[in-house]
Amino acid sequence: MHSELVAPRSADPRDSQDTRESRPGSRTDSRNGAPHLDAVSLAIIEQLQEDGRRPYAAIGKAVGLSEAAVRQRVQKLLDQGVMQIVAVTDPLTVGFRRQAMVGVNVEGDVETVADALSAMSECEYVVMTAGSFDLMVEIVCEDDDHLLEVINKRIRAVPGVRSTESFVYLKLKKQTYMWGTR
Amino acid sequence: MHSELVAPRSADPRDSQDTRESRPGSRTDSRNGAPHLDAVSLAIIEQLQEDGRRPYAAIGKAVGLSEAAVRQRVQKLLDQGVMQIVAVTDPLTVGFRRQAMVGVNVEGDVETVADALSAMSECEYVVMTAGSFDLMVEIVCEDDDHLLEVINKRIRAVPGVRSTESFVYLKLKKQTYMWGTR
DNA sequence: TCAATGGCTGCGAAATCCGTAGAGTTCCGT
DNA sequence: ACGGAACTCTACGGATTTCGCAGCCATTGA
Repeated sequence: MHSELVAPRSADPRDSQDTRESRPGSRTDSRNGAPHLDAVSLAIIEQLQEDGRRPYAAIGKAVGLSEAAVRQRVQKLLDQGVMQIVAVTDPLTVGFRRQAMVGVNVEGDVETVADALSAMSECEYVVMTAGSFDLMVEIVCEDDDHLLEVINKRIRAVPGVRSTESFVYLKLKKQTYMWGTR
Repeated sequence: MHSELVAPRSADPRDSQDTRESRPGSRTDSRNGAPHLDAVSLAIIEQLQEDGRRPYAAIGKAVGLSEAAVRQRVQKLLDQGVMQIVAVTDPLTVGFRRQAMVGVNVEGDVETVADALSAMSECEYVVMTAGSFDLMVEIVCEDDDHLLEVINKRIRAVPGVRSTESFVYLKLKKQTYMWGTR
């Protein structure tokens, strides 16, 4: 259960004449409930990716819509879970000085293990993968002791975890939140 | 050059009587320029992690500060780059249906390669690591063809890239933006 | 054809944002 | 110890934004 046949949206800023067609997110047409987004909603998201607090009127001016229309669309996008507007921080600044990516190999049901790891607050990011790891997990810790405890005590203790391999972060070079825009 | 002797801030939610001490982020005391955050700023960030558009007055009421004070602190946090307030989306919804983590081994200067990969728009996340990979790179693509091109043509073509190993995402289980809070 | 639905616009009222002035602290150097 | 500089907080009025709602128009489907 993946893959879908949604028409790929044009991410080209030039074609704005097709702007006034096709409802924004009417049909939830992909099986995971993800609605298809039109160019205007994409443009709104793009605005909010630059500044999550940008006023609706300013966004409306940028995308060619009234303030109220932008407000309604944003509310719908939030309600649908298509996007969320949040503060993101640099972990180092906030007191978490050790991060690592951990590759996990599983015996038995991978999703069960994934759920168990997702329940741990130190696991920031959990994804099931194809390749030499079944799971990749990003963990965020306060110091080396904390990191050691999480990896060697908590993660390895989860039933079904066969082995792990750790990649301690030395330096974060890039991190964007520009999905859907370039 | 790493490690530092900054007094570790108390992450304990209980001690709120120390709330009115020590300037928020005066001294940029860690060598990477990251300011030390006090409990109030942490609380503000926590509020904005729940809702990036929450009004300053509401935040002030929650953390025990006036509206203007919250506004000034938020502005400073943004200016300092400690946090940013942005819209984050589900890549699948926005038309990117293939994601992968790629482990990279490098010959020569790792940072040079990291910079080159960071310049690629498909690379969402680039981090230098210790372990059997020198770099971990998360890439976001529209479809399989796009993914193949990025991995086999673009990434491998970067001078200094010795080898890569790919982990195609099957299912994203968890993704939080709650750094610094739980 | 007609009713229902969904999206957009245009208001007025309420709430929020913004700039700034003034006061209280801490931290220097003299 | 005495100023002064640098910070941060509060208070407050005006500009801006948000919010709710009524009306209009296009599309859809019976």
